[in-house]
Amino acid sequence: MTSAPQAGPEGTPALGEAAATGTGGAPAARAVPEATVARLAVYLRMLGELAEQGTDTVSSDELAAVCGVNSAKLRKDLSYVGSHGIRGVGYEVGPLLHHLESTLGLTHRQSVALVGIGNLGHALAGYGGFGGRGFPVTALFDVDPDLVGIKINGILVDHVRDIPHVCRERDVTIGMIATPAPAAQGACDLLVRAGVSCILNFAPVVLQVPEQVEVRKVDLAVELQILSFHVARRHLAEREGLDAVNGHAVVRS
Amino acid sequence: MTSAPQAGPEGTPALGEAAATGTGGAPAARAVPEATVARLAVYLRMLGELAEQGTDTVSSDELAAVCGVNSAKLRKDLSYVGSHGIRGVGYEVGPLLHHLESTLGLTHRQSVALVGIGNLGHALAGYGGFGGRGFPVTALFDVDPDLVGIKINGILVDHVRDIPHVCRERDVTIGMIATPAPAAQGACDLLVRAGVSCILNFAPVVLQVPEQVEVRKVDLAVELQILSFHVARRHLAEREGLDAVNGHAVVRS
DNA sequence: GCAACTTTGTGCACGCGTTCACGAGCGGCT
DNA sequence: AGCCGCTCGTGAACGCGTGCACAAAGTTGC
Repeated sequence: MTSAPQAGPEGTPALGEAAATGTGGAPAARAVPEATVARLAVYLRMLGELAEQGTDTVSSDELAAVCGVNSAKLRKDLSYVGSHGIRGVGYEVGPLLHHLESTLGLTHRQSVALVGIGNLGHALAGYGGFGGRGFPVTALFDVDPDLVGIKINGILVDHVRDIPHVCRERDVTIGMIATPAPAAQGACDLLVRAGVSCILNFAPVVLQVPEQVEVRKVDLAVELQILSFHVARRHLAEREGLDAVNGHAVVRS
Repeated sequence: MTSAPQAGPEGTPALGEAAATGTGGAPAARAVPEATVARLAVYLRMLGELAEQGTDTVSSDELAAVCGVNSAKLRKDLSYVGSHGIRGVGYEVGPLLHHLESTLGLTHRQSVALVGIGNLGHALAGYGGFGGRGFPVTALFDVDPDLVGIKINGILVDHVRDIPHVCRERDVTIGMIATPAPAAQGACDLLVRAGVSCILNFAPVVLQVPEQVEVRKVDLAVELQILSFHVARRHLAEREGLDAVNGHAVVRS
């Protein structure tokens, strides 16, 4: 456990609950699998759409179909967070939506700080999808003197060196790093020093962080390379298929 | 299998290789786990950095440490693609790098089309990290008349209706969707009709696609919500921990 | 009030991915 | 040349996540 597992896409080992609460008053969720958490967010979004459409109740089959998952998986996911569906009917959209929001910690607005106002950072700063979903970007940072001092969407860009001060002041809980790769670790260190315990990293580096800090990595180049692999594999398969038809064994050209 | 599995983060079932080549001339990779492919891309990047630094050989332990993974996992990952390390020494950086590039299909440049030139789309279009890594964005699309006709980074923005024509003309193999949610399925359908078989979807919807088409989903809001969950869990744990210290059992306030 | 249908919640088995541990092979040293 | 130490490659066990299938429970219709 010396190097950070750096949970990007796939799973962290588990969510080992440390606190040893004996009886426990509330039916607090015990240990929710990481994969489940990711899906809960999807369920939540779809429930929101259903609520807007005025739908009152929804069955696990219906919701699962919309979310593109197995219905049994959905029910199990919801059972992890102690959901109370109504047998013979389904789930009440409103209460379930509220429950998931609570579980995901969306009842309190989470201030987000963004470090690195380059191409991607600028887009993230202006992206409406965050503020609208309870994640207002309240702090922007960069090192470029041309950027420090300007405002984006009404938010002033501060210098990176002020991260600890500003983040504490604005009660930032989540940091996003969209700097070039070489600057990412430095930005990360400053965020950690500011007390930020969750970081979304867009830079193509593996961040070194203390154990308590949670890092998720989004790497667009990697995503493309995965797709590229599939393209290559497909081409290969096609060619092999053709050869198999022609000759019945792969022959070196 | 009626609804699309929509492999975003975590895994697709497998990569069932259809072709039944008896003996097989080349040591073609059999069935590479999806998770492994994602890591191969990371290894590749780190190998590139090592090559720039002039490093000649690297052991699995060293490379694994840099990539933030277990060394055994790294060796197994490389064995999936039939890598030839040197026992007692390690891996030769140059050859391995070339081999991985070949495996991931990066030897041929893959044209990328981007649909939706909003906030995020604009950033993706201007993001240098793609072209520099063998994924030149060669086509841009939107429906907004104010955007159609302008150039971004030298690429003309075409109307979405021209997707099939333009994509075939420019031999696009990968499509990226950065439209608002309601427009995503339509954009996807057009890309599929254009013969694009791999799609990177940034819109928060589950795309319906034919079986042969590979979709990966990147959902920034979901990423933040996952982090938010961890924040909430941590706060909860802290409070429980405090209560446990104070009282030794959770008491309703 | 009872029976039949619907839908949730979950125990269980299967399969994939990860991890450990060890044998196999290669280079360097004497 | 032979031995020693190092590192790759991989067989096997473990653990997690997924999917099936069924019992429990609630609702509707008669």
